Amino acid sequence: MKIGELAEVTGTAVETIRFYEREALLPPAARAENNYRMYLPEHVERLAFIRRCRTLDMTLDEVRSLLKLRQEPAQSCDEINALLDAHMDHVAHRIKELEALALELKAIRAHCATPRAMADCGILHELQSAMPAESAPTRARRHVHGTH
Amino acid sequence: MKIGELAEVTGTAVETIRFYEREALLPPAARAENNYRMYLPEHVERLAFIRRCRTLDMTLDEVRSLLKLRQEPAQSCDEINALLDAHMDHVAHRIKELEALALELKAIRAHCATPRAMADCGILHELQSAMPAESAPTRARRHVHGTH
DNA sequence: TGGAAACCCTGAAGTAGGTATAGAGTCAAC
DNA sequence: GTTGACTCTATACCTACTTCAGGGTTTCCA
Repeated sequence: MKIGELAEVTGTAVETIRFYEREALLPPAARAENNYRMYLPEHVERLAFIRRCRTLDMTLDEVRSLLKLRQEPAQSCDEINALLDAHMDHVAHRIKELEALALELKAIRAHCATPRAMADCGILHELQSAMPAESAPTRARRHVHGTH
Repeated sequence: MKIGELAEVTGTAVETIRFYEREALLPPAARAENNYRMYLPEHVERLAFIRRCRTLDMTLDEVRSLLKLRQEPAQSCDEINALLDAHMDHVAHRIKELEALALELKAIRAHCATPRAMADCGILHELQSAMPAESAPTRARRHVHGTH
């Protein structure tokens, strides 16, 4: 099958497939005489696996690890479990961060219930004041990512 | 004050300050004879404002809008309220997405309570199966970002 | 048969919000 | 006078793609 068909059956953009090949997540496809990539069912399965992991918000590095792990069917699946647990921790942690953020935003928003002149806007005043707790050079927390 | 001092009092990395200058979030600083950037208290205030917005997970574009809005103290603060409301919606939406993701991961994780051989790992089998609902060419949702 | 639409190719650049690195100049202290 | 801490510019790197430029190929329809 050609790349367009693979793209369709897996719900992946064509350019993303080529990107995954460059990233070695997919093995280089065989080429037809016209230099078109030719794919087999095992490519479909592998790409579907990758996309499934991506919808679960794993990084490409995590996916790479899983792909490598599943190549040794005899080994214990300890590491897969551990990877998934770590990933679930990431997600849980991120949810907590965002919930705290939502509360903080709500508090700020409450400073200006009704529209007034800019100079009197409680929100602006709140934003201009210093941070609530100390959170200055918090390298670990960095910034909250990804609501956009 | 020099850039290092500004960095310290605002809890910002020096390179980030130079980055903000390039991005026109901060006006170009005056230069001393040795070409060092020299900052005034208004820079501290403006940078603190920017960092405060960033800890609230606003994009730099949102921050730019707020900076522009607060320059007209006579105008109504409608737009500030609207911007904040939109941002709160982003955050709430993102929390919902991540909660759904956490549930899905939990369900997958339950497929392999105890370590076994890779070939029998329920998690791997689950990941190898097709997506639950149909979510193939969902361009709008794209991928869930930002737990890492 | 011919020409347009739809497909495929490569390589490079752009996205957000920084972070890191290289190579060089400056300044204060010992 | 030299060590270390600071500053400067310019450039590359990060994630996970997406977009674009500039081609070649295949397929469909009149």
